[in-house]
Amino acid sequence: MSASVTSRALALLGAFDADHRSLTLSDMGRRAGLPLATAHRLAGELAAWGALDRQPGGEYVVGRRLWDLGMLAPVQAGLRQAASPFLHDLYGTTLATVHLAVRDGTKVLYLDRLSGHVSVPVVSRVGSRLPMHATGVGKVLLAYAPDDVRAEVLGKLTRVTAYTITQPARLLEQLRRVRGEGFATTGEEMSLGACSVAVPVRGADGDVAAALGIVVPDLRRERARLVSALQVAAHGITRTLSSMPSTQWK
Amino acid sequence: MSASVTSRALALLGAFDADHRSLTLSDMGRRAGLPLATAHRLAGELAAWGALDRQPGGEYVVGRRLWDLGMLAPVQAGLRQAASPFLHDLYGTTLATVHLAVRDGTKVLYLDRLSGHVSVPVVSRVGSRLPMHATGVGKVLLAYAPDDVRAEVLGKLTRVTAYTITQPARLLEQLRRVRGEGFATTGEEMSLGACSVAVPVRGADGDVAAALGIVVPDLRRERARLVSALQVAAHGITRTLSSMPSTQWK
DNA sequence: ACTGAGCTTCCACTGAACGGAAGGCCATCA
DNA sequence: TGATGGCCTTCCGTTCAGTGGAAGCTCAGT
Repeated sequence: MSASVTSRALALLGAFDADHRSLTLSDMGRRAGLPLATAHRLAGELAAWGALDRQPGGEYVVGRRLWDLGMLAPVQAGLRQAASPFLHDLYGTTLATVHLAVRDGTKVLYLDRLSGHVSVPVVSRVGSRLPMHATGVGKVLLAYAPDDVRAEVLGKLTRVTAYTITQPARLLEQLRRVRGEGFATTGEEMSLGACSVAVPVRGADGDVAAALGIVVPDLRRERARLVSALQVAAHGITRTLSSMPSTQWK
Repeated sequence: MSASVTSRALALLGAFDADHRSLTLSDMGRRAGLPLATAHRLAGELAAWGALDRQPGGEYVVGRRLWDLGMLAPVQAGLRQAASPFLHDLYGTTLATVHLAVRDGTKVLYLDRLSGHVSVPVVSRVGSRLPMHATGVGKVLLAYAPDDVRAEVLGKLTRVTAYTITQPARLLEQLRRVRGEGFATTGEEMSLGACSVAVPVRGADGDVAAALGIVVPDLRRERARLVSALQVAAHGITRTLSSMPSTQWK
């Protein structure tokens, strides 16, 4: 059950994730399942190329060169580009943290995020994956996801805060409402002090291609205005997507 | 002069850049200096892990997993985060494409970019490096760069458009003006139909830490207003940076 | 049917990768 | 002060994974 050098080097890179952005050599080795001496040699090569950076303290972080490379990846590039101006507009009218997300398996993948001055506690980052059942954009994407995906997610609703919905029946009921009303909300289900509203973004073919959401400290007051701002933006994105070949964003 | 497997795999990744975002196997091999069979095997492993994606046509592109990883790289994370809300504000007041950039060697590295609805032809991308002498942010950063860097850049001023400044003396004169007036401008020097204004962003210690710029179709009319909006934003960023430990953004 | 460009597979040889072990460094604790 | 433990670095003899030329494949153009 030996592994190729390449896969070992990649395993070393794979040791980094949103919760482990800086690692000691030994941690990297442990997480990648590699002997220390091997990790040492490989990390050295990766760092020499710029895939890893070594910080003053000796810990490794993902290097600038991988950042460069990553920016070249066509991850929903068309969608992100089409959405970008509408996200700015949305930020302008709501002054709330704005999110653009798609479904990636059973998680929400954040494609873009604009964060404002007022920092409501927001855990998302561009490129991070969060559970679908505890976020606004997640609920939207879940509401329109294929049945098997929905079933899988409903199977294990992990608790994040005291307000996280962990009963499948209650979540199902909410998802029905989302489909009916066209928007989803959360109240401190992912992070205390943060509420959110989200709407679906449809592609030119009518399918839900993404979700658009905002995070605010309180939802009671302005819900109607926020929902309508979101819907205006979502329609704008759909319109832009309609004017480009579907291969660009599908 | 053989090379380690790791360095070969990395060379293969290194074949991708802003001008080569999708490559055939043979192109990758050629650019990386590897025999086809070797490129084939390595590309297969990289693709299996998700570092590369294979597109319908058979061409390779940078994969989603490298995008994920890249997002974890702490590339001026503190600066980007501090600047983010001010960039949005700036977009709100100018409705122009907004850029945040730093100097990387003798190039401008774009850290963030907000693009508006009106698409002035803009060549920059987040993560891309452009020549300093033909961009607004570049001129700002060059004006405050160490002498040896400035000398090197002045040594080869490559022409991009008919308006690109290629005479060292003229550029030097402009840089002097930039230091005096506190802002730089360009007029179609990088891309026809695009003018720009840029100002320095100073760190808490007073050193120029970055440059902030906007791109507009025409500069004659609103220059004063744009410069002042840029300066307001730049000061705001400086203020935010001052309130965090310098290790976070330096 | 022929040509050429690119992709995939095969396999015998070999030198690059391996990793245990030993040693260095620097905290922390008694 | 010396002992302990965690982490990093280097060394080196063994061996097995990586190599790449060559043959064959697919597909498009002519």
